[in-house]
Amino acid sequence: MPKDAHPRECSIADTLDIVGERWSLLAIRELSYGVRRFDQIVRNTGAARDILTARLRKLEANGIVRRERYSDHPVRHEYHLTAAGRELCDVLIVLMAWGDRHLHPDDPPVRWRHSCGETLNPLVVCRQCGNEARPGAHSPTGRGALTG
Amino acid sequence: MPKDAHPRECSIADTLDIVGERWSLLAIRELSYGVRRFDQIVRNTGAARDILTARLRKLEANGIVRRERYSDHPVRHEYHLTAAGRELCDVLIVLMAWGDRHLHPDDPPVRWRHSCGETLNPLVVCRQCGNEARPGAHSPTGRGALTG
DNA sequence: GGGGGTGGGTTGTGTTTTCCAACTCGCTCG
DNA sequence: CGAGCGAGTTGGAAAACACAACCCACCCCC
Repeated sequence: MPKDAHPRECSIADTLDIVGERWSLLAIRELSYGVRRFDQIVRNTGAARDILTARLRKLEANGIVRRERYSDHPVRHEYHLTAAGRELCDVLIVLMAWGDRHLHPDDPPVRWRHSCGETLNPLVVCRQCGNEARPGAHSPTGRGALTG
Repeated sequence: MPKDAHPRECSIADTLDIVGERWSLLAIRELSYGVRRFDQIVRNTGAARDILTARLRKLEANGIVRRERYSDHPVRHEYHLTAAGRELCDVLIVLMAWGDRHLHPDDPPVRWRHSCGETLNPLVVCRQCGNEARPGAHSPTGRGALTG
């Protein structure tokens, strides 16, 4: 870190430390699609094998991924999302919505079907009032709020 | 890319190509907080100056950030989010919510005040039915849906 | 029992990013 | 004048990443 930096305490930064490296979120995407095998994740994401190994280990260490042995001799595992991992699907949903809107306005490459039967079109709302959550003007408070 | 890969077409991957590098989302966080100056973003994120320069240029090239000259001689700019950039706040919101819940369950470092007056506690819902959006079991469809 | 395939890695060797300190340039303020 | 700031640029080292190749233990098939 540069000497003059006083990075904010911030859950965004802390979360990105865990899932912000390249391939991590795409691996989580594959797991959310029900893909369970290492080689399949490699193929579907395009990640290098060694990097994917490292990322899955890191996600496991952070309670996002669970490895389940389905064979000893040879040792073989299936990969699953934990409950915390499934909650990261919210991140995938909004990333996809942004990309669909701004990069593929006419032809989203993938659609997700919501349990209600419709194609999923997500909205981030405030749990209290139910209105759109996105802040117009900001007033963050707490330890990480100072503008240094 | 490895030879055997057939990465999915995917708006998540495409969005991450633009904002998925380290520091990009934290720079966007600072802009969303109203921080406008290069040095301040450096201090508040902890990013290296050259990297931040590169990221801001890339975000600008992708229509997420706008540079506004507020002085010639010497050339000085303020950084702003575009409309597309402000939409990325949804991503920040859900990343922060995940981190608050799983990494700082007792003491979120920052709270955002929603326009309704309450501390923001976000929820990702389906625009059609209003219920939680997160998929239980998945059935993606479209060009990128194949499991290779 | 030999040959081919698969699943899940590990190793070796480059290539790219990223990091950080230090430097620049042109103001502005005291 | 000298200090300081804003916004970078540069150079060299460290870390991350990429890719092909290898490995091992099975499994199936002939």
